[in-house]
Amino acid sequence: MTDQYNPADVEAKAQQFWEAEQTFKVTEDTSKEKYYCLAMFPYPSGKLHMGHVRNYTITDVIARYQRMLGKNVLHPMGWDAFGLPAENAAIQNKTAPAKWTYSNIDYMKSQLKSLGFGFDWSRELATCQNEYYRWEQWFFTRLYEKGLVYKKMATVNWDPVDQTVLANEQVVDGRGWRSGALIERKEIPQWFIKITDYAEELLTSLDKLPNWPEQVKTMQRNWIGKSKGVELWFDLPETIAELDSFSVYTTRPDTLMGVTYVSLAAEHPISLELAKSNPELAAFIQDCKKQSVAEADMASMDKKGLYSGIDAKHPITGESIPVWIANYVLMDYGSGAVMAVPAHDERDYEFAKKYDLPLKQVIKGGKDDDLSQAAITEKGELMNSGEGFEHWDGLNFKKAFSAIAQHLKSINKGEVQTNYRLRDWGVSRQRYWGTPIPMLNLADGTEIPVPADRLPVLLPEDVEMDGVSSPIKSDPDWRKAGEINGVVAEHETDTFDTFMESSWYYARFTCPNFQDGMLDKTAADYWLPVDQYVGGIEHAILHLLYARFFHKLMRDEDLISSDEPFERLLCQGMVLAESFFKENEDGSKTWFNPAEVSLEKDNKGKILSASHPDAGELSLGGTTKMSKSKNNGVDPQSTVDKYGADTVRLFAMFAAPPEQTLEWHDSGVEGASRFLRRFWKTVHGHIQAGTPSALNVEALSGEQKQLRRKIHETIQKVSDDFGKRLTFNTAIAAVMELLNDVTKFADRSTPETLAVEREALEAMTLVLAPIAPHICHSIWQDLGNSGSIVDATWPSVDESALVRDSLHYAVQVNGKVRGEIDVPASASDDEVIATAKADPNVSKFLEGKEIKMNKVIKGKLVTFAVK
RNA sequence: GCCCGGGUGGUGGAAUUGGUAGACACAGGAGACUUAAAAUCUCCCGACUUCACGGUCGUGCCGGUUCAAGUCCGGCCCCGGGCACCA
Repeated sequence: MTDQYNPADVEAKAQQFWEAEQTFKVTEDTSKEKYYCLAMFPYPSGKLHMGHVRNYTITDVIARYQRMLGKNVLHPMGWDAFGLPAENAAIQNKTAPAKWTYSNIDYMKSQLKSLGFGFDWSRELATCQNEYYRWEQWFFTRLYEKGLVYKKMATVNWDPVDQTVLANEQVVDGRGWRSGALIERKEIPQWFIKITDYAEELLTSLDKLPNWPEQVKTMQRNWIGKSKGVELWFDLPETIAELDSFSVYTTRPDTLMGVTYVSLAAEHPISLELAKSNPELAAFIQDCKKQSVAEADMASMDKKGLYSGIDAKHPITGESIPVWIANYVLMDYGSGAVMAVPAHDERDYEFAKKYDLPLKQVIKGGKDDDLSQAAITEKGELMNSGEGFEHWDGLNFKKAFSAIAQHLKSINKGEVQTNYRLRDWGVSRQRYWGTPIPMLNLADGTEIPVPADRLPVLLPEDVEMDGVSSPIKSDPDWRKAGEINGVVAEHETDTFDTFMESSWYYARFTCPNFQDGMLDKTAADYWLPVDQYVGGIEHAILHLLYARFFHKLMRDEDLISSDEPFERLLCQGMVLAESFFKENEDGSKTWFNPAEVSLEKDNKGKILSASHPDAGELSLGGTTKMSKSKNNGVDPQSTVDKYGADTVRLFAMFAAPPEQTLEWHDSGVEGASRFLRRFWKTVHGHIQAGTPSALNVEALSGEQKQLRRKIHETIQKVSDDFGKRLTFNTAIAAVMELLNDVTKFADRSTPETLAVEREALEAMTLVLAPIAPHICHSIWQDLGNSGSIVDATWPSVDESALVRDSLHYAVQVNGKVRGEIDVPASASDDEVIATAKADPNVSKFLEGKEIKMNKVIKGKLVTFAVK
């Protein structure tokens, strides 16, 4: 061992060892407990960013910890390789998306290796390989045959200049990002998977996931949005578009007597029919087509409407209810029609005020409610129910709900219904770089799935992108699929939503090279479910919901046996950095990378100013998400090159608990590096001091006993933090405390005194190994241990070392700390109280007061309440 | 707009079940070593007040429950994530 810590050297050696030994390659071994640890696989965008580093450090720490507990640990890595950025890069660089993607994978893989992550690379997969997506195509045809797939018209963003469909992200302020053209809504036929058939199970089985964050489960519950309501019918005065009525769904049937108008979607068949003879209405519907398809835009835009010219009949009173066409009602949701109760719904209230529609209060408000100011949306007693329905007045929500629902049922105008907000999963994308949808469109207008013996439908990789249309759409040869039963067939040219690939990769990792089917059931049943899944909180709903859905679909196809894919979930926060800019003369901003900015601070450390060698004085842009646009990304590679992978890993784990956002500061990285150097130096000094004797617990001095207690408290703390709490920052803090104590207390005068220090250093090496595996690999050998530390046994707590002779108490009087005492551990509560009363400062506050209550909280606190 | 989180010293954070607010670090200050610098080591470091012991205040804001609130309850403000075609 050299006295200087040289990370480059130490890390190269450890990585070579793991590579040569194939340390992280695993197979099914029924004699061992399995542990499947998985990070959300990356999109191969080009370079690793700090979010990746954080994500994979977390899973690597957990995987290495579980391995030291003796488990058979699977920790795989792969690539979510299909997606939009590859097409954009292809257009920009005139390369094929496949080539761009594969070269990114090569580079990012080398980066992952330089960080020392213990992945089983023999299981690597990329979703753009046909060995992967072929099974997804096969599975989709199975779903089709089971009736879980259907085709329907759905709305997309249409760029009328480029003649192409745009993703929501590609629409900026209502215009196409490339063409700048105003985007229109367009309805096109698309494939859907019936996730709504599984809505109930997706909801109820959330209760079987105690180790998921409550926050994620709540978001998923709300997304699924189960509600109990009533579907009811409004009759039309005459038949329009072959309809003599239309239905609406409401969760507030108690307000039904307060309906003063109804609204239809612009695309509703009735709206379209009426528009034929009403130019004003036709123009309004045309106008509605210009608005965004994104729900966030829908909810925040101006609510607009137009009277359709017809009235419908109220299902109970038979009164005329004006029918409006409104831009905020969507054909894609529910029935495309909603009843409006402006007195008791905020959105309806706003709309009614704007168009001067009447309000009818039918629910009693509180004393502060004022209908001239706002809608009364709280549930309450019914009133004003009208002639013939006076008996409903005074009913509460529950009773009113059933009374009105029953009445509707009896007159055949409605019935109670359970609804879900969740909509079926539209999986069609009008893009090239994705899995071809395995369907054949026949000349007679019907379609059939591609027969199993003709799968996979291969995506050609050697293509040129023109930036407008998909290479497979514009290639007539690719589309040709011969004849089926004498009818000309063509391949579907749409590809799958990339959420399809990411919905089952975790299962394929259990048998990535299996040739005979989607999954090898033996392998899948051995490894699944994933024991620990880690990824960004931004995936809390969509990805995680689709993966749960896919898992259940695979179960029902008898490919796997479990009900849920991820036993335990950790959602990590984003990585932020400071940003700096200079305002240009035209008002635009030029952003400077923090690495090139120097800071001036006051004597309290507050930043006074920032400057750049070329640009001079800069403005502070705040701490924000690392991004290209603010040029505040910190490149993991340069940090690894400068400090070593262990330092980067240590800092990423130390700076914040995993769920929280992490602020990247180079000075903090410096601190992590300092700690590792100090650790190295301490071990070096210890080895230089001689060979320790065997530890004799009986013969220890008071100070040595104290250090030994700290050792075992640290093991206990770190085990809890790694295994249960997943708070790596506090585990590291505990190890830092131990190192501080070692440097303070350790006595190197005799082999006997060296024994305690040896125990401390070995424990530190073991518990730090999952976080900083390279340095610990080296130190473990330097301390004379045979075998690699990755397979060392996790240290156990010696309970007898934890025993304390005396306990420390804080003494409170009326909730304020007035003193601190040390009491023998054997003392009774009465003795503790007596000692507390005897403390001079405490007695000052007790003097002349009546003690109303006192209490001892063992080993922590003595409290007095006095008057 | 709707759903879900978060807000604690100069900074990142700690406080695991309502029980000593600020562990561990970073930055900063003082000192030691050094020809010097870097590195390293030692000490100080929430605000106000006090010669000192100590005292008062303090966890985004306002109010409440409790002997005791960062933690529980009610009402706000600000920041972040998601909103179904970014991944």
